[in-house]
Amino acid sequence: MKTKPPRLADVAKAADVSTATASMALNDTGGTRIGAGTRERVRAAAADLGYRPNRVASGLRTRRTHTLGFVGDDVATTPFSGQMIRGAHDAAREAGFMLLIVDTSGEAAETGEAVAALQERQIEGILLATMYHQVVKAPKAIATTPCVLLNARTPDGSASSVVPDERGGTLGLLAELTGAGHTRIGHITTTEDVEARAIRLATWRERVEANGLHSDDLLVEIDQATTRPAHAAALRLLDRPDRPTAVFCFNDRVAMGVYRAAAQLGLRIPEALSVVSYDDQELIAPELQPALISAALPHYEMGRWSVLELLRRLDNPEAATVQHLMPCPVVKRESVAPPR
Amino acid sequence: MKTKPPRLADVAKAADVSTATASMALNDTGGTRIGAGTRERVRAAAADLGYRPNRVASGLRTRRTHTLGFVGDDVATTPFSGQMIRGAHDAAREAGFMLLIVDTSGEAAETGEAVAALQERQIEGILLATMYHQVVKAPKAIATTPCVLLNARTPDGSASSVVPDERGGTLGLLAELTGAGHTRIGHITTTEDVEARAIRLATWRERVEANGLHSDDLLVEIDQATTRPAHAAALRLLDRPDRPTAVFCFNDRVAMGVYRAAAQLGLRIPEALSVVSYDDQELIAPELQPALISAALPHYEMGRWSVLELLRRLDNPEAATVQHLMPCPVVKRESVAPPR
DNA sequence: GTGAAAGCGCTAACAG
DNA sequence: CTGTTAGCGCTTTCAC
Repeated sequence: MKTKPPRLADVAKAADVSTATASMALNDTGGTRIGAGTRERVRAAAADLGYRPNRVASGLRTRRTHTLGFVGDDVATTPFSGQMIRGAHDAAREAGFMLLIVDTSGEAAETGEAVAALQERQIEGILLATMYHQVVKAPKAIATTPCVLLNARTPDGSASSVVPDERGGTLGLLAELTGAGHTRIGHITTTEDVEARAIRLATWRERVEANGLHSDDLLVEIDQATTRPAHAAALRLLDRPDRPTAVFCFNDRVAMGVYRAAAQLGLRIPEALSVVSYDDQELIAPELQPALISAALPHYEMGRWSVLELLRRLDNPEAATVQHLMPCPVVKRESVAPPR
Repeated sequence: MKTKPPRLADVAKAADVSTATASMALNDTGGTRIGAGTRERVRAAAADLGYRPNRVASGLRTRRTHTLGFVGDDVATTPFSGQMIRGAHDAAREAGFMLLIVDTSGEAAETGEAVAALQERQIEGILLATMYHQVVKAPKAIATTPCVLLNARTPDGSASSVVPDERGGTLGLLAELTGAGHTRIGHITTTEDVEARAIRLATWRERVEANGLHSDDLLVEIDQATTRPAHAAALRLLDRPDRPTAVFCFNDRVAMGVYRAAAQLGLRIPEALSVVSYDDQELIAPELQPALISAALPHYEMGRWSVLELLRRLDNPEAATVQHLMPCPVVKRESVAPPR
């Protein structure tokens, strides 16, 4: 049979002090009231017994559980989201916190239930993460528990949030192309209604039209941002004499389709066609030949930031909310060359 | 200022009963002692006040936190592991449990610390997950807390565990090839020392030699199971007159390299070369052309199973440990045809 | 400098 | 059928 773990009372008895003294000695609380010798005796006794505090008990007393809730919509499913969790996890751990993770379908009712279940467990704050960058309405939970939105923001700034700087990333990618001398830059995007699409598209359009070009001639839309439809779209965009000299792809899977189409049309990348893309997926961008220039989604950093912001709000609940844009670094590889 | 949430005492007062009665009415404990009318009154009062029990307090009293610990080595980083977490999460939720997740580097000391930190929080059991299928020595934690190993097993069966059935998956893949009439089946594998390699290689070798072939002639090893080295290896394996008519790849990234080499050598897949692979990665296997037949790693199911087993052990700590092999289903696609 | 005692919110004996 | 009471293990006044 397993023997019960030691309690604070056992440590106190071993060190021949009261539980109050033992508690203060171990937690460095109570100012100078604990003598150095006493403190050492208690410490030694604790180490000796292999004492580990029961955080449920101390949590009940102090109302601090050192635990944060992470609720994500399908978040554990996507390769990206692992990075958000990991960023949040690492920052939490550095501050002595742990993460209670709940995955939902994203429906409001289910999210509400998840938040309530976390609150029952007395988590100190909540991270609300979404799989794709989006705008959501303010969660009801903010009334009762500090919240930070991850990969989402509210329309009104009523909660702190962090999202990728899609505009900045797009400008960085386009700078790679214009820096090499391209002006006729095509874009293949999706018709899905997501923030990422809207911002990347608008930023590209603005740039292309600044060059005096008609953006509609250079744009192809597909209903799913995956390889197969992208391949067909790329054939349409590239199989004509006035084709663009460079293509900005909505994401890396689209870029895969473009590579395939280019091979089929006898267009060498980057000599005959430059390609840039978004997402920097580990299994795609560095593996394509030539390796693909792509703007990375800073999921890890966003995860970290969200926890730091949440902890800041725990310390200072009245602090103003902040909406953060996390830079999307452009990873430079070999898919761009000057136009011919 | 936010107002304090209602406690059980508030519900009891509103329903004009004692806290004991309120507790029993809400938890359906105490057998028939609570009258139906009383129960309804209490329920109504609780709903009315928006009462949510404080699980920290009840956990202190009952020693049941309805929380499991999930410790993984770098687990949140890989695309697979998300599925393990999700499987575990879903099974846990169905049983009213939540997951406290800790990510470690995999070092024993760090894992030990993580386990201790979880124990301080009074988790009821621990899932120990590894990123790659491997053999590990029995964790010390099993002495004090129920444990189940996920994607790993102990040499001595001292803990319950679940790992993918690599042998079964490999046999399924090879059956696709032999069923189509192939006998000269090559294999490209890694030299990395992992369980997956050893089992897939041994199973393939056994089959090939059962056909009276010399397996060394059909084997190429690379030091990293990624696309680029695989491409070079495939050129070596395929650019000769007595080349195999089919290739079994260690994983999908290797298969990507084989596809590229085949294209370069003018070998159409599947007409001139059949290809099967392992892992069934979402971004690769279905996206290649032709779509790749691959054996899936059942991470989601393994995650589920591990929680079910852990819960079983909580109910019955003396139950015998079980070592489970989870089938790896072969996903049939278009990369195999009869040899010419 | 230290100990005694109260109490965090809840559940489970024990009475009635 | 229901109420009273005693803790779960810890922290924190308050008194010495």
